[in-house]
Amino acid sequence: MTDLARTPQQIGNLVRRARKKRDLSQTQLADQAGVRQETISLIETGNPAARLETILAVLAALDLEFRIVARRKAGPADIEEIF
Amino acid sequence: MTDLARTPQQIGNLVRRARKKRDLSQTQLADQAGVRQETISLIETGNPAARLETILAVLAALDLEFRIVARRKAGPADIEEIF
DNA sequence: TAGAAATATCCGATTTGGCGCATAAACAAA
DNA sequence: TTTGTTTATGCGCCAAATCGGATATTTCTA
Repeated sequence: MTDLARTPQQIGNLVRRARKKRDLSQTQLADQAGVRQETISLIETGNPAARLETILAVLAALDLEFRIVARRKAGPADIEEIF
Repeated sequence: MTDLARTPQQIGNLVRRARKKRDLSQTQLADQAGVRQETISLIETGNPAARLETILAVLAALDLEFRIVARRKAGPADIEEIF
C-alpha cells in the first residue's frame, strides 16, 4: 500500500482501503467524520472538488493524516497508481 | 520546518513557506498552478473549504505532494503549529 | 518618503460541495 | 432467489470556491 496521494483518485483509493482495513462501512466512517455517507462515497470515487476540511476530517476519523513532502519520482511500488 | 498537515492553516503555512523558499510571488505560483492569485491568498490564509484539486495543483506547482500516513502524536518539533 | 511590488478584498456570475431526505443499484449471505 | 447490507444517485437548498476583472491595502525597497 502506497501512501502517495497526488490525485483525488489516489486519495479516494487510500481512504477506501483504510476504511475497509478497519472494517467500517461508509456510513460508520461518515458518522465518525461528521459527514454524510454520500460524501464518503464521493471522496472514495475520486471527487476532485471535495472540500479540504472534509478530506481532513475523514483522514482524522481513520487515524490518518497528510504530510507534505518533496515530490519524488513514482517508483515501481507505485505502478498500481497508474491504472 | 514540519511537514505535518492536519489543518487548512498548517497546509496554508507550508504552502507559503515553500513558495517563499522558491522566491515566487503568489501571482507566479498561481500561474504555474493554473489558478488565480486570489486563490493562493485564500489557501495560504487557511481556507478550509478550498477544493482538493486546487490544493493538489498548488502542491504540484511547488514540487510537493501529499502523503497519507498514520496519525502520530504531535511532538516538540510541531509546537509551532499550535500557535 | 515616494513608488512599486505583493497580498488581501470586492462585485457579479457560474459551478459545485455537502446537507436533509430518499431511493436505486450493487453485493453478500442464507 | 430472497433478504439485508452497503454503496451509488437523485432532488431541492444554501453556502462558498473559483473565475474574470479590478481595486484596496499592506510591505518592501530605491
